[in-house]
Amino acid sequence: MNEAPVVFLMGPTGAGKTATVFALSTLLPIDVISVDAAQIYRGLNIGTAKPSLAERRLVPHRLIDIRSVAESYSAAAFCHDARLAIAASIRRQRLPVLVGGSSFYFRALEQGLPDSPAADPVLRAELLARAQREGLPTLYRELVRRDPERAVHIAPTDPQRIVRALEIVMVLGKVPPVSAPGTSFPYTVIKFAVSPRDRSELHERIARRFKTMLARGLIDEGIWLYGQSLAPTAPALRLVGYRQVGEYLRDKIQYTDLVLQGTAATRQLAKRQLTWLRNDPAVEWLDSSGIGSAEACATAIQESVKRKRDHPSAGDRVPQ
RNA sequence: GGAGGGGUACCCGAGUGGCCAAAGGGAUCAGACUGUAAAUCUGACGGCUCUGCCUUCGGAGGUUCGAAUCCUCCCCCCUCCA
Repeated sequence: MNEAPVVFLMGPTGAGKTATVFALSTLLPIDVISVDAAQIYRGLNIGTAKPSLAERRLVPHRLIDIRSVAESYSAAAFCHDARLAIAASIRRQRLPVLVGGSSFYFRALEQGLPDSPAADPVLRAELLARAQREGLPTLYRELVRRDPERAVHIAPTDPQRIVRALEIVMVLGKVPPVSAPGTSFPYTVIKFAVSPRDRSELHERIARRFKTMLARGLIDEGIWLYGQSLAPTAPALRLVGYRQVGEYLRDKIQYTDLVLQGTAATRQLAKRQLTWLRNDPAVEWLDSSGIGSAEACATAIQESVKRKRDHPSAGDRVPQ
């Protein structure tokens, strides 16, 4: 069984993960594996804060630009892709560093996902249409009838989860097993969360960053994106920033509101990401505020990795 | 100077005598999260020694058993007329 170390570098959006990873790349031979549900999209560069091509030549990056904006991705697809990338990286004698803010992907990778059927776009569209026609409560009642155990954990107001749960029952033709065994993750995971100590500093960075994105041409990217005549359900259309640009392009909101709402949406995303991270007792927190913090964070990571390598005692293993 | 409209909790905004600590939305905070996750959803949101009490609806007085709501004066904002 392979016990090679794998680094998870997590943190809210705008916290300074990218800077840390590039600082780390000067200390260790790393491969970056992106854990980011937005950076998978080709053509969305500015708004996703994707590392530039030059940066990616400097340090190898995986799982970036692997989908067109018309496609959707999934936690399961990510797990598959990430496992391949990790294995390849280890074969090359490099340290895989999984960097990103998609906490659900991180967890799916580490803890495994139940063996449920893949998304069925046609069925989903039908269910969504039914929700429109008959109302969400009707769908929820159906879920309660067909998979009561699952329904307990889903809010009657949560269309996305109700649809998915019904989708599973319908595709399977029966209730799925309560908890399918997730595949184990055969590596020593070393987890870090990068974030400024103060929330207000994170908020300031986010505000600055969104303005910078606009200055760099976020709206042009939006024009391109909305010119692709995508299905209205395409996940790329719902990404933070792009969604607000869409409202702006359709004259729903003015420029000042675009700035306000885009920034607010980013803050809210960061907040949700922090909720995930706080829930994980295994993460080592690194303060990314101030000048030189990226280097300091990188050094801390390097030392932590060295410690785990030298003393891979059972107590150091992440209990899962 | 004259006529009218308006000042409500962090912001927008409803409320025109009791059912009002005050609808709704936004922001914020906290949380959930089993193949859309940068998604989707939930809760809190004046204060407290919290099944009750205290302070709030521009300010000060007044009417009333009772006022964000009625009256008086004052301050500020907007529109129109001069």
